[in-house]
Amino acid sequence: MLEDLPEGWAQLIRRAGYRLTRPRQAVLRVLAESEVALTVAEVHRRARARYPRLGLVTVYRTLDLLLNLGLVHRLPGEVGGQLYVRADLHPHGHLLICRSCHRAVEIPCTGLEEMTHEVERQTGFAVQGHWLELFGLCPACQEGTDG
Amino acid sequence: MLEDLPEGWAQLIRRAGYRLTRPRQAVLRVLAESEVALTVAEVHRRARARYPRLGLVTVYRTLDLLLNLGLVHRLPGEVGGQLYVRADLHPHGHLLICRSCHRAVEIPCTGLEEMTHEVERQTGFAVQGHWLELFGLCPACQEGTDG
DNA sequence: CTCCGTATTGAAATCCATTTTCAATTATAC
DNA sequence: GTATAATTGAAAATGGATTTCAATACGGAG
Ligand SMILES: [Mn+2]
Ligand SMILES: [Mn+2]
Ligand SMILES: [Zn+2]
Ligand SMILES: [Zn+2]
Repeated sequence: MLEDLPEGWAQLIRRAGYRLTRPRQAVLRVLAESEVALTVAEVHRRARARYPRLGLVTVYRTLDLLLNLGLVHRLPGEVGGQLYVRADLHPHGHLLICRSCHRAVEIPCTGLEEMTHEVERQTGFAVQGHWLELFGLCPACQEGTDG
Repeated sequence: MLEDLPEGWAQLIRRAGYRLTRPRQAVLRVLAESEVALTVAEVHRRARARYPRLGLVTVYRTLDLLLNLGLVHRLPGEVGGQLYVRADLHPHGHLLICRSCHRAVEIPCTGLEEMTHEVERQTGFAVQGHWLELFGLCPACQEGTDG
């Protein structure tokens, strides 16, 4: 039952004084099994496959619990809902946005690890995630000659 | 009346085919005069001092217009509302934000140049700027988190 | 294993940011 | 001025997140 959770999750949660209930286990497994960031609604949908009575409220509460324990990251999303991912995977929210046509492209993340560690050393913060946007003009909009 | 707007805002908006109405001017000036990012509600509150009949809906619509024209940035915020700032104040912003107490610290920018050039080569975009936020827990808030 | 105290749960109500709708208003071209 | 289409604000609708509270289930004590 608990063996397919990531290393130490169960112990961490118990040691923090929380009970490992069935609803929580359902949410935990969904997060544990996903390599990509999920919306709360999607977590709910998937976790219901394991525990159909699961309420959306419990999903919120469990995600909050995991967030406080540092086991997941919450990515600040655009309007319409935050995203959650396992903290041991790298959280990504990187967009390249055209200022003219507003088209957005996802870009890979490189070279932020160093900056993160440097910042942690200098400030004492425990960095949990990041958000990066690049702005510019897409190829199509570069051809237009407007100001 | 229009002279205290940032360089070119009025022309840009007119050239894009939008009318420069009194409600819009009220919102524009509020954004123009603020050096810090504002919530929509705060923009509404301030703009009402100039144009009391102003509706919240128009604030949303005008901010969206400014966003599409690239005159303001929208900061993907935590739960509770997005923030808007003049784009020309922070061609790139760098903030480290505590998720618990919401304290924000400015951080230096290092190592994004390479990523920018790489992205330009791969996508054909002309990158003009960026916005980077790191999220985590400040030293003070880390202490109250274990038990 | 059973009993019990308490943490946890889910439905419903509530809150709050954002969007949609639509009739009335207003900016701008002519 | 007049015409015309963009713009406006009130109100309703939407949708994510939080609060409330009685019912439930976990996990330690016996
Ligand atoms: Mn990244
Ligand atoms: Mn920078
Ligand atoms: Zn474009
Ligand atoms: Zn803090």
